Amino acid sequence: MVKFLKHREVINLILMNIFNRLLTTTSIFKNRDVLRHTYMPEQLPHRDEQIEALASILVPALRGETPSNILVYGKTGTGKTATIKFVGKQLEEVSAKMNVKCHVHYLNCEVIDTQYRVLASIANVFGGNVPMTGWPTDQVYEEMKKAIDREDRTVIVVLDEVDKLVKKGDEVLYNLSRVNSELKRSRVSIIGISNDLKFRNFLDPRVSSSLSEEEIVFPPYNAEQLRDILQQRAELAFYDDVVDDGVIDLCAALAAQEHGDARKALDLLRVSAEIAEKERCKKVTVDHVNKAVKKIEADHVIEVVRTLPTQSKILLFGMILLTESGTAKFTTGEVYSIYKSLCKKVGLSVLTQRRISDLISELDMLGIINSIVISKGRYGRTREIKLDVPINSVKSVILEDYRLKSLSKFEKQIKSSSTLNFFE
DNA sequence: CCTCCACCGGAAAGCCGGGTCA
DNA sequence: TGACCCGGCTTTCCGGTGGAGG
Repeated sequence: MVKFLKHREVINLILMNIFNRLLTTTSIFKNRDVLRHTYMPEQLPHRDEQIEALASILVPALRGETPSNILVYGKTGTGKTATIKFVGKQLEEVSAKMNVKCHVHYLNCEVIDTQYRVLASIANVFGGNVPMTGWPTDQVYEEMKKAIDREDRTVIVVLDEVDKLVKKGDEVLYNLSRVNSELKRSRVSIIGISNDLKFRNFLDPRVSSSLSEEEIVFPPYNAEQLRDILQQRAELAFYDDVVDDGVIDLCAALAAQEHGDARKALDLLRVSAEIAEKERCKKVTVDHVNKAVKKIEADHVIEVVRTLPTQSKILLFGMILLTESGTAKFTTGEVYSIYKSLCKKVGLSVLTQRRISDLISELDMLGIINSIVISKGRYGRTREIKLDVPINSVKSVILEDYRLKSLSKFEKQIKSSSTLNFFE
């Protein structure tokens, strides 16, 4: 026991030491969380119109009437979720003061993605007792109704990313939208949030019309609006005079170029500051923003590579080997022959050249490689391919694939002999 | 000016896993 | 349960082609 405690103490000392050091490095962040997209700001700049619209549709709830169902559209980072949570909170606060029972229940359909889970989640919030799995769905539905109807109240169910849910069938939406006729004391209305504008086409017409009695569209932010948002958050996130001139403008401009995504703008600012912090700078500069752009891009590419099908990964690996052996540009034929031998070594089926040609085009579309079709006259027409990624990190991501682990074995052999000999 | 390389890329059919319906 | 369908992936087949070299 004594020994154990001593051991703990030593560890504590070490930890203290590390944290002390981390704490004493001049931090530029006052509150880092403000820049995360989970943060709920006190004010939502440039969303007055939408707030107003939402509020006016939801007021009936305060009079004990059923508000219309709402469908909310908008691309990612246009403030849909934040706005709705904001209005929802206000609604609950006011209703509490007015002594009216009114609840907003928020669900993210990417996480809660089946009819069963949605119904169970609603039921349980209102005091029902539905197990995670096991019940027949209609029993869950009954339980949910019973739970809600226990009191005279208005329940607003927010279904974030409904499109994810609809892909697995619109039965839930159908059930939820007609639940009111079976409730005696309470009322339910639905707010669906979607970033897919076409998603209504996948709905049963009846569901579609009852779900979207009202529609609110969230347009993308422009550069100026993004700047206001960043400015507001930066004041909360950083100590005074930490952010150089032009940093916020640059972040806003860059994010505005791509669909006006506030989430991206905030990420950019946060990553810039993190880079500055790591470099132990006292200020965040435009230079840091540029580095952040590169870092975010690289991280994105790596994520894309990770989710590539195995065949594309091994193909890409072949290209990496070619590049490493000093050939910056290569043709479809060259890649194909390396790809073939790699497949044989790993024991994967070999696809046809026609198919590989398509996979190469896909990699091109994803921005992982650059390829153009050129003619070498007498020597035929082909694609000229060039890698466009950080090689080392991509390589390690590819090797994470359990079917490709054994590729690392060959690397050394390949390195010692010349690549071309190796693949004879 | 013609040839002919080494592929490109369209069309269509086959294969396969999953889902649906009687 | 089996017949059937669907959509994604892949193969087969094949016509098309820019330009170096003759």
